[in-house]
Amino acid sequence: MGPQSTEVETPRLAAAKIGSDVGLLLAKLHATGSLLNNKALADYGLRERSFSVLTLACSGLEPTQRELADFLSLDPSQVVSLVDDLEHRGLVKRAQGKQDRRAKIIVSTAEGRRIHNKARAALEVCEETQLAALTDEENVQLRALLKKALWG
Amino acid sequence: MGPQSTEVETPRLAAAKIGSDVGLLLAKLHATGSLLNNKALADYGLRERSFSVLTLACSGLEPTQRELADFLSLDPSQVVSLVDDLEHRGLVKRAQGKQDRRAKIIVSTAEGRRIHNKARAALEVCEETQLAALTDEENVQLRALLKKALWG
DNA sequence: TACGGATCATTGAAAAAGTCAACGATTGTT
DNA sequence: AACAATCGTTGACTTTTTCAATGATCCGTA
Repeated sequence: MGPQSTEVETPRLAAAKIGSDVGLLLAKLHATGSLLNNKALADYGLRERSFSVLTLACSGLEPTQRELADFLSLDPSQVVSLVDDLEHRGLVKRAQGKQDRRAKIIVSTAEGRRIHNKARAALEVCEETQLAALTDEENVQLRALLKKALWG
Repeated sequence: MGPQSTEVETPRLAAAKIGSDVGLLLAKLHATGSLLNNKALADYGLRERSFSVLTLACSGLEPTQRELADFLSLDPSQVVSLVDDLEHRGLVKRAQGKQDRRAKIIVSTAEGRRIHNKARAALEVCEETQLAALTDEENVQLRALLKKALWG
């Protein structure tokens, strides 16, 4: 197993000044979250990233691979293999870009949307667990702050 | 580096439901933040992680490597090489655990504290940049929410 | 006290992820 | 028409992560 198990962790070190370092807080919450999310998504053959791609493919926004790379902070070549995988499993397909024939638009299949719905439900439970220490209002606040930090 | 440059990114896809997915928001903010942080720390021969280790070493808490691994969500073997590096450069040193002779306590050297002070100042500027879209109050709120989510 | 199981730091190997340059196809500009 | 730029793709390369094994040490129990 990796970094840390699911045991309760005594945060003796959290008292240090670094316990307020945004970079560290993000890294830590992201790490523990990924662990849980990937575990929850494993039942559907997905991981955090392939789930994200599938979600965007299901969104109706018809994203290009380049847009996926930018939005998900990935290298274009990483998007290639994520889409390859999802396409081989019949969950998404590549379509010709409409204004730009170099670009490829990623759209979901019916099966892709079916899997996505199930996976999304599992993830929601997962997020609730991860943010259990927060009230509903704080939960909303956190999302709002993260979004604002990212996109103003 | 890799993923995306420092250009402003048009978040056409942020409109999708996934734009509220906590996992993705954390991943994205963490990714862009790491990029900036590592760039800022490069002047001191540090990266996000070695900086974290150095910070804890400077904290006076006398952390063991195991505690560092738990707190930083790293595999123990990763802590070994981080400490190796810092120790070779004379910024920290390993000391015998006090109650437990298996454990090794990581403490900073004078030079380590000197570098750490400079690096910390650089990082603060960096974080301000990253969270420029937030007001001071929101900045504080965000830290508080992240800490609460992690440690209740 | 001595045994057995657990934990610590460390090593090294294997798997996964990230980085980067190059390519053909296509686009937009000059 | 020519040129540089962009898109997806490939392949090579580096870094990071993951994991099992090891010797030393600790702890509980017989």
